[in-house]
Amino acid sequence: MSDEQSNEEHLEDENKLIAQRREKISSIREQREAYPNNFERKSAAGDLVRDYADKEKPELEELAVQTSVAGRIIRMRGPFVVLQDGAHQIQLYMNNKSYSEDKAAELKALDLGDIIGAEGQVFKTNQGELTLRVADFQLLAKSLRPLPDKYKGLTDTEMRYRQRYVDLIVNEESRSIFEVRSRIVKFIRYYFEELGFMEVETPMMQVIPGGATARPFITHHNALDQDMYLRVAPELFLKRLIVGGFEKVFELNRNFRNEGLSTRHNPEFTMLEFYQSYARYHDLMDLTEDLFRRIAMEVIGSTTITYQGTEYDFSKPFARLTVQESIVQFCNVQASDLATNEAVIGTANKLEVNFDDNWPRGKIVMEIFEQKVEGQLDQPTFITEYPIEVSPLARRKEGHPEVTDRFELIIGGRELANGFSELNDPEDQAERFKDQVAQKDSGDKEAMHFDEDYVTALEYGMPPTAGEGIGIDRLVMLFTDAPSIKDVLFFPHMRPQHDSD
RNA sequence: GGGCCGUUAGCUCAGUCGGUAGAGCAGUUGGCUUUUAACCAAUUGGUCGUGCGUUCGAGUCGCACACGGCCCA
Repeated sequence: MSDEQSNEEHLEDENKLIAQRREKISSIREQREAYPNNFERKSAAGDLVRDYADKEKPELEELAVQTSVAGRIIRMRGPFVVLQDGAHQIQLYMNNKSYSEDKAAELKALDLGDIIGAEGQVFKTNQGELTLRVADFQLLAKSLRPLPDKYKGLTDTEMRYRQRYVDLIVNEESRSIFEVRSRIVKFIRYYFEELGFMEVETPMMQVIPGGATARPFITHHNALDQDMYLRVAPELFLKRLIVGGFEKVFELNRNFRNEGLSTRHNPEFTMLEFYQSYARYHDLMDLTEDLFRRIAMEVIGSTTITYQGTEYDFSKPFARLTVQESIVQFCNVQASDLATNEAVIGTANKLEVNFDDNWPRGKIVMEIFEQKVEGQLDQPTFITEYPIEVSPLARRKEGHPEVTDRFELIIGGRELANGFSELNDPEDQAERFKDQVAQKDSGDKEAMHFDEDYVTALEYGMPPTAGEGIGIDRLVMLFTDAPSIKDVLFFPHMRPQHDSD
């Protein structure tokens, strides 16, 4: 498609409102620079509110503060114009009778959405609203497109996700979610730095994808003529760093998984992973409890939060149950119903769990857990002792080689964190990889590859280590009371809208 | 992948039994000019998601498709 064609199509898309605004900017272009870059802003709206909002009207007359502000016009009511800059707003008083004819015409041509600079004196109206009496103003950037309804805002979910910039202009709740997200991420970095962890960055493009059972995205390196994978987890690289002698590391960045989309899944998502030498998985459960408490205090100011109508009090110790205990407790079965392959298959059938007879026992047990138990675990709960078959990178529990020293944290029926004492026996690890390859060969697209170099690294000796991953998007959902992962991602993945042919 | 719901003016939404497509906001014109979803008067604005079908006639009924939302897998 040529630029010309694209431009024509773009114009066809336009309506009368946009045409009117184009007319306005076009006549400005004939007179002066239409997008001037020389305006000096002296005050942010937030500064004025902070410094003068609690001063009385006569006091402000006395002070006669002269300043300038800049921002987007979001309201116009008579001579009053409300400017939004960042998260704050400041009202302007612009009476067309106090301007020259030319200036009055410019004022008349201003539209909701335009970005202007204004200078004048700070005062308070009879209604007590902090306001700038504008002596002079100029258009800094014309908004050619009209803003959504001034009262209802933009409510169409699809448009909010597709045109996040519009959502952010008009919906304060949306802006607030992303501010909280930023604070959470910042706090997590602070928290781990304080504990002596070092933040590191490891490859996102990998030749052998590993660290999680998930289907990867494939891409291609042209110069090397080599297929590469977008990482599904940084785990195997972080543990190589542990082998190398960095005893406490964390990485907070994006993973990519080629899976379906839902209110809890986006193809790219942010994960925190951290590894600590000479720690055990119990230590990380304790750390996780503390971290959630501290985040709650940091962003909510309380250890109790409300998510979708349910209260969660992080000041209380989190419940701890093994996978088997949780199934016994929530599914009305006995421990003996999970003791042998036949018993597990019988139990899964009885509970109407979808599974494949050929799966190893531990995988069927996990299907029972995921389909029948996980959704019922509302208050924060650590589930421990995951089956070996679904935990190819975790250390075996001593005396119980069929389960691992692993836990997941479930809150509101959703997995928030996953951690374990790391498998540092290279021979056991090689066997586990072989099992994964066998599963891959029999059609499991999520099974892991055999990573020889990782086994080599373990052969140099990895200290006893515990590691954990926390899904940041789900964490942010929890602390912002967001029902969908798309609400906490600036630009969630959406199918392209294509024009009708 | 399956089920249900949605898609009408720039935005938010009505639209009855199939019979000429409506409101509020925004816009335009004028008034007012220390207002608070400012107000008063007048007024412009539509490929009813796309396509096919039924019908004298489709926003409305049927089928297919697209995109989105929720639930399930």
